[in-house]
Amino acid sequence: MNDRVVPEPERRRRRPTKQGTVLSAEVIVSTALRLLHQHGSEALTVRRLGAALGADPSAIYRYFHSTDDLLLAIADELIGHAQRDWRATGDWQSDLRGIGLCLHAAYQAHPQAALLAAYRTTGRANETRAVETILGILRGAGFPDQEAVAIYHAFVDQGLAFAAQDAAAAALPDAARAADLDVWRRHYARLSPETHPHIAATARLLVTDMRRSGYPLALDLLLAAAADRLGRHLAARP
Amino acid sequence: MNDRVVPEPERRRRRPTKQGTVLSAEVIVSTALRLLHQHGSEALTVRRLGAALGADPSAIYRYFHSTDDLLLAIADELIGHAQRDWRATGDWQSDLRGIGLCLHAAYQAHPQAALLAAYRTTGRANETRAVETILGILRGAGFPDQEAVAIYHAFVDQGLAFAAQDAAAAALPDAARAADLDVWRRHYARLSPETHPHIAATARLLVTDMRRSGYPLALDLLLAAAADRLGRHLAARP
DNA sequence: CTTTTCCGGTCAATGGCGTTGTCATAAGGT
DNA sequence: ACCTTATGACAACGCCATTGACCGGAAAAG
Repeated sequence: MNDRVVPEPERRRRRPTKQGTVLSAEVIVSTALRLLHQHGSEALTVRRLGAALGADPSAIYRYFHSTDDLLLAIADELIGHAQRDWRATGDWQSDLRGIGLCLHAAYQAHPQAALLAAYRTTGRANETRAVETILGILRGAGFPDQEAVAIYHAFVDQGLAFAAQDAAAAALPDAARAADLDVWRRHYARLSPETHPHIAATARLLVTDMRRSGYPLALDLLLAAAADRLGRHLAARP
Repeated sequence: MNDRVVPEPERRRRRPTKQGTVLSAEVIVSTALRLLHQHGSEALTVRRLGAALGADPSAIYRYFHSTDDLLLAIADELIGHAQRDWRATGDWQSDLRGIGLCLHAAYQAHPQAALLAAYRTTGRANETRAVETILGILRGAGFPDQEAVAIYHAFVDQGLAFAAQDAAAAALPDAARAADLDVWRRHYARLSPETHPHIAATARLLVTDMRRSGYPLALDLLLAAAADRLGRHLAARP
């Protein structure tokens, strides 16, 4: 049912729902984010979303073609959140680091939504703006186009992949999350040096290190290697 | 319904199903993997699995407490697959590259199961063996313990995060996956150079590059930066 | 101010899903 | 050969997303 959805800017007649609320794509997306945040990812069903909005579930299809369409809107909203907190500094490395960390932080703020959204390409406004910004930073730094695109790809995919990974951990039920962390203390930290010398030698370090996200270091390594490549490009073609 | 499931080693009576097949946990897991592989992620439902087995759907619950229990069994099977294809070469960089790519490939072969496996710390035999191997490679290369653990963490998380990311993309319903890829051709490749100069300048490169996984480059960048750090460590303390 | 249009919320129904309570029967130990 | 019980089959429950028909009322036209 394509013709069911009227594009947002052309909407004119807003009729209050039976229970009094006035719907809009924006209201639906933010309510969905609230549902995900409060009750976990199983909570996001059309029926529950309808109930939370005080509307019939099918009313949502007046604003989104399908639940997948809604999901893409949620994904773009998250990207928008990430961009709100970021400012350019002029230095390409710290700019990219800032973008990566902002993205990661925005996704951590809504782990359940991040899990569903991090894997999608929306092509919507916020995503498009982010792509343009990042490509601009890389090309401005002097990366040739092909290299800029390759680094862009690695940078963005890595950021999204870690965001989803850490979101998944955060979104686990409390018991499961605690149990997974405990594996490092209860299992790995007790292995014998005879059978597992390398684990035994580094057990204490592992226990503390694995509590944190691996993203900051992975990001810094990526940026350092990219800088190295840039240096060689600039040396070759001055 | 816990008491419904009898642990596999204690099973004695194997009754053939109405259509003649004899069930077992192993048969169910491999049939599920085949279903996933042949017909995509929507194909794995208890009902379809029952049909594929020539059994009533509810018979599956004699072997697994729930579909999640079944999926964990599938995931466990996958971890074994991941380690079968790798051999040590003696060079730490190509060893790690090989492990990363093998992991990625094994997960890509069964994306739907990979999505569930990538986020968990099991502490079981196969995982433990992998941790020991990777730490051994890093410490053998000369990384000091703290650095070895940090690099280990970044390397493994990166590999798992990308495995899950690319698995998620592959596990999307066909329509959604095609739509996401098309966004690069239909949306980004048509943006005006006036409003989006950097995207417009690199549109052709983006369209081709974004079809592939960003992991190989991200992995190489991580390894290159790690090698650089190692060089500085060895120079400082010969 | 009245009339017409048609957006957009509601209702009811469809076909799918995971899961479970109950029953019947064949396999295995005795 | 008998008895127990494991295990497969059946039917039902309550979810789910999605859709077509309906119609009230707000906006637009006169």
